[in-house]
Amino acid sequence: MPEKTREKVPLREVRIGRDSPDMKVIARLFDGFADPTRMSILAYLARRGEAGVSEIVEAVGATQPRVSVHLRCLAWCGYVRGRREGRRAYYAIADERVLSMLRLAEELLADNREHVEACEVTGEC
Amino acid sequence: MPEKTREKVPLREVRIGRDSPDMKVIARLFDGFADPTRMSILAYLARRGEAGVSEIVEAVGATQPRVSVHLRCLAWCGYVRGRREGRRAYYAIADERVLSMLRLAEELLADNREHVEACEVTGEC
DNA sequence: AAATATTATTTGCATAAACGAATGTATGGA
DNA sequence: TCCATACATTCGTTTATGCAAATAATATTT
Repeated sequence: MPEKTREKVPLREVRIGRDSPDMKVIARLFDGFADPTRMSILAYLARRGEAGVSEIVEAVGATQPRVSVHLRCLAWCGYVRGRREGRRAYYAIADERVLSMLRLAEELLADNREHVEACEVTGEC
Repeated sequence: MPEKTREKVPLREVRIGRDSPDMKVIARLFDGFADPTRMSILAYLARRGEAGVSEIVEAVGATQPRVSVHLRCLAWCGYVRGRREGRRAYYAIADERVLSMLRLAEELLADNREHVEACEVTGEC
């Protein structure tokens, strides 16, 4: 079916299977994007380029400790990077491929947003 | 920071915030990829092009009902498509952008796999 | 040094999602 | 029609993960 965009088959060298470490880590990677709070942080940073924690907290609408925890995870995984200046901390997207992820999600959603909204995993699709 | 790949800022038209429907649905989209079983299904289909449920069950290593449920969700959301032939059902990736997702994940993981493995959300990064 | 502001960490809890097991449905052959 | 095969659905349980609240740490200001 992908006859035109045959760039290359993804995950060709990877061990398939629910218990495979490869599959687990990939699933985990996507988990980083699979939360409204983290997604809000990423979307906000994608626009602003760089932002202090207070701004992020306000934009995201979560408590400050919660944002701080999410930022730590995002930074640890290499999605964002932090910088300290005095008593303030600034964060920004650290990897362009994160932006590509967001773009791809946006495109995918343009077509079947209603479906994704209704279904997904829990209960009845 | 993304100075060269300034294709366009993603999610520009979208409402940011933890409670925003936009953020929720995007997070949900990524949730579709954030499970080892579903990821195994997708990776397997990415290689084979099309496969019957029995094959998938064997490759994934989950119970048949579990695979069936996951396939239903993946199909509902437009990631895979199903075809019926007699008493057998065949599935395949339905959207090339799903393959792009897998490729992107693979690339991102090539750099900071260790970090993603260690951290991510739960407990201490 | 004391007080304040800003960010980080820890804890307990409630919810959500994945799983196995049992069951249901439909198709094809005897 | 009756049985076997292949896939789908439902249910109860367990795990895991996001959250709020409380607390701690670090850095500026007075």
